[in-house]
Amino acid sequence: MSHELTEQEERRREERQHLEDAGIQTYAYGWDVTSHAREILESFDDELHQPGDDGPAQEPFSVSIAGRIMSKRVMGKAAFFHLQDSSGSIQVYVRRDDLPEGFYSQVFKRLLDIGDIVGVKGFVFRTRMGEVSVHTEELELLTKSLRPLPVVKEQDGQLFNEVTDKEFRYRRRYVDLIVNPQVRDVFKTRARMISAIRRFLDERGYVEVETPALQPVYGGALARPFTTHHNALDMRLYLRIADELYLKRLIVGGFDGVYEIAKNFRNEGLSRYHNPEFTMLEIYVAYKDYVWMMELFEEMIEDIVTELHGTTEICVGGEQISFKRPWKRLPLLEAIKFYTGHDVRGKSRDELVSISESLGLEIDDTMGAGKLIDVIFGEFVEPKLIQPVFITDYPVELSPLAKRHREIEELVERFEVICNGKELCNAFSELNDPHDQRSRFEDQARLQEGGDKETMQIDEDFIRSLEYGMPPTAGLGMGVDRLAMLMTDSESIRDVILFPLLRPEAGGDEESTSS
RNA sequence: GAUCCCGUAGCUCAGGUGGUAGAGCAUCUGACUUUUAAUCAGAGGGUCGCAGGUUCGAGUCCUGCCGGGAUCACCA
Repeated sequence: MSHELTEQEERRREERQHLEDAGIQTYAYGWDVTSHAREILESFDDELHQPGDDGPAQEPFSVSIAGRIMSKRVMGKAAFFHLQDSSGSIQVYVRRDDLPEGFYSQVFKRLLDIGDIVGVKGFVFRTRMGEVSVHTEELELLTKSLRPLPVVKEQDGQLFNEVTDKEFRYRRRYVDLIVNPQVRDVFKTRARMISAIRRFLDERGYVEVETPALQPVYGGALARPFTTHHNALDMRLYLRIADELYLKRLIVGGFDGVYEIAKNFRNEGLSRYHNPEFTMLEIYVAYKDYVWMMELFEEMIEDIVTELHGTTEICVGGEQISFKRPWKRLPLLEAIKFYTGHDVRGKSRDELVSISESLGLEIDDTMGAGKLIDVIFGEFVEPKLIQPVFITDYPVELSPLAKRHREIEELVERFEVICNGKELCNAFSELNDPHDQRSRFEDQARLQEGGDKETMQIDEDFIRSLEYGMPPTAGLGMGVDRLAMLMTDSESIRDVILFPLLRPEAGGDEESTSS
């Protein structure tokens, strides 16, 4: 990664040399941080802390802070800069005569730049302009920055020269995080959300487990996998597309409830809703069915929303969404009837084709009856479902791992929660009849022979585990990134993934790629 | 994979119908001991994403490629 240095980069390398020649460390070993910007601003008290005209404050407010210089305003023998730390930013006041001889004019003014990381010791005061600031008594360079940082200015909450270029922000997320501090809040919210999920499930006694990401047989979802190879065993392996079949083996093994928050990998296109690696929560609970799972899920989400936002109602994409329990439940076929006027219940494939055509859908010969229903739903119903709603009971051929509906032959006991027009989770009463499971897998194999690339492989070991006997089980999978998008009102999945996949930068190495 | 939009200085952007590039901030020099998008005076910085083509002449028009975004397809 070499590039021709710009004028400013040359300049900073020279500054670093000058600093080192003067015996000043450019990469220090630490700094004793006692305070953070936000907490200083919050706890400053004019009565107690503000120094008088001719003497110290009643109770001097001494702090030691560290962070990055984000602006610098030199006015002769005094200067101001803003220092940004993990909590926010605070103004620092520097006077020539407070610092060691020569430091101000030779080092601070000439050799310290926006982007450098410094430590400051001093006392807090309020300037004539009314801004709470730190009056420097000691200043030390902690890390020299060799590349110029984009300079974002702000007045009255209005930003100037804000870095908005998506490509720049995703490729250099570290810079994005520096110059767009609200981005850090998104990822803090995501972290708190995941903690809340764990707490909710741990409290109920479910065991967090880890299952293989490298799998000899992929399964648990309909998707194309990434393929890799293990050298020592000379063996083809797939990166997991789901952890479902392993988690159910654990239910066979006697756990009452297990869950995993795992990265899944799917070799598919990218979009604002899809990243090839993404995070999924899967939960399996023994002796329960999908009706019970609906209650668990809505309770969990209501809990999380309340914890993150202090309310069950949040604004997403300009829509007010309420996660207050209970959520509406609507069978899939009724939803289609309500939104399209067509009753597709018990219709043959030919009848469904003509309904689809009358609705203006493009269809092809490979689509079965279940697929057609799925397409109609995705096109005419899903986008209209803004408030969280359970859509229940799906065609059997779309759900090779779900148990048949106890009353309706052609359906399975499955639900999805749709929220803001997108699927949030997928759950079913798990299929635990090994014979039925084998025939569902065989149906999938036939689809594969028909050219469908997103089918399930027959997992013999999984069937074997079912033959030992899996108790009735409810299972659920949820896109963690999708929930993070809702919780942070983000319109792209790339805004809730720190390092989303992008093509390599132009001018990169010529690494060979096989496809 | 398809369609549309975008790619000009470190950053944000301007560059009617083609005449080899501009602004603000950042950077550099100087002034200024409570400023705040600090200010004032001066200076430097660009193979206009890459490669071809049309033209006397291309940032500008055409083609291809690279990268990004949005929509679609597939899915979570």
